[in-house]
Amino acid sequence: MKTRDKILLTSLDLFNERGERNTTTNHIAAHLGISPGNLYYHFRNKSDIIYEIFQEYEKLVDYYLEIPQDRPLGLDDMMFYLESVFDGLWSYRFLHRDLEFLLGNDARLREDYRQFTGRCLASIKQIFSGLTDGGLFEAQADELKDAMSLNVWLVITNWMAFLKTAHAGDSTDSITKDQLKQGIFQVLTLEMPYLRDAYREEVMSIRERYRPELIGTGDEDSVLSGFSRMR
Amino acid sequence: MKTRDKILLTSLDLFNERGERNTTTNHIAAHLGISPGNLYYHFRNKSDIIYEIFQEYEKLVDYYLEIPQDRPLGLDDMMFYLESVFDGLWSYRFLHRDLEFLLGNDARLREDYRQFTGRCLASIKQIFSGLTDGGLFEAQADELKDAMSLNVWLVITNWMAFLKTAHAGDSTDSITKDQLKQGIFQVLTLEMPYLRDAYREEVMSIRERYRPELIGTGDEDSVLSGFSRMR
DNA sequence: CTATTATTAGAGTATATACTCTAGGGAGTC
DNA sequence: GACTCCCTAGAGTATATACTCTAATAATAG
Repeated sequence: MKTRDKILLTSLDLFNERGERNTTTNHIAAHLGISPGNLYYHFRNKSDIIYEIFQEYEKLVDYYLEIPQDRPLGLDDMMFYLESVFDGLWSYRFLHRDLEFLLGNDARLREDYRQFTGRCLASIKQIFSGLTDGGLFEAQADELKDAMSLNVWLVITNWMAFLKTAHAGDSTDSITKDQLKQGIFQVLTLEMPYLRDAYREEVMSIRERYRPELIGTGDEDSVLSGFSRMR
Repeated sequence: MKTRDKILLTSLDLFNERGERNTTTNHIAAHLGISPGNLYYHFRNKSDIIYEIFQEYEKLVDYYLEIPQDRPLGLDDMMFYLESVFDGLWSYRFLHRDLEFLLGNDARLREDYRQFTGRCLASIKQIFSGLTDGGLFEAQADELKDAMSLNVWLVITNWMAFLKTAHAGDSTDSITKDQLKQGIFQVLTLEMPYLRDAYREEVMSIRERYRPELIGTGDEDSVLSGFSRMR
């Protein structure tokens, strides 16, 4: 594998594990067993590494959110969208974690991310429409779809930050992919009231599969105690 | 005013304006017209300043979320809670912006914030219950209240991050308090399906008062275009 | 007034970290 | 061998920033 690609992969790994802010370029180079000079031969600066990783993420999510035009959407589609989006979120979780700072330091990234958000919101709304056509949801006013889509976006993008908050442990990255996916439970909660009766029961039982377990030390001290009890 | 208090106030201002990560202790001292030595006479380190500010925030929000035990809650109460919480969010907005890093660097803060989150979630749930008793909402299963409360929390705490994202401008703090309060629109959207019919119309008209305007340059390039059109 | 304590100034330091610079190795081509 | 091009090493630098140290000054108490 080319050094350039190795740098990207290792950077992503380290960013995800320790956060971008705690990952230096020297650290990346050391972890790869290459010299700082070598790293800077392949990338002008740290921002360029981050930006390139972001573009990968963008492509991935755009791909995940593609919408078939030839048919309405069904429950399977919805779950596939959710699983995919949370997968992407997991693979590039450092982005949402350090977003504020990253956007503040790179105008390109800021503008790209803004447009990316716009595309995601539009896709979510289209998915809603598709699912409504497919009979999953009751028909809703257009403005409500907007507001709902935005809420879905807020829940999805903030779920990991919440997990880290709720987690008692030290600062090491101890969130698991499974825990992340429990965000799907929250999204389904959001959508529940709009389900057609015919689907309600089925969705509810799918939702149960994602119900968050107790988080943290596993005892009564957890933030989620009394919120999401284990079955 | 005591130097110590001036340091806290100025720090809060600078943190809110430029972010904690971009505000150095030397900068704080310079802004106050005092020496770094003086600042460090009053605070052992930067973390201590942040921690003390956080404790103020904690107290404020805990106070806002107090729940009257002698009566059920009404629509006025709900709006008061929302307005208050978003006020607090505004005054200490740097906290939620740089939370990841702050928690990662201070174990005290991490643990306190975890418990704070727990208290907030419990309060939100109690408010729901109070409002249900007051006839505003249909009765709901307990686990649903948990999940709903969590979603409300996610939307509230993530709203500002979203605003900054959606905002096209440069990295300076250009979000206004009014824009922040438009998060109330999103929270009310979340609650709508659970309203009793008797209150639906009234809440909907209150909700309209918070409807987000187009954000950003004010033209068709906005992230929110096609989502939240102006009336 | 004097002794003590609280506060302040301001130069200075230790450390971290993004990034640079020079020298050179290796592989292909003539 | 010599030339070229891509890649790499690694010491080094410029800068930022949290924090320290000493000495001086104000405030207070006896």
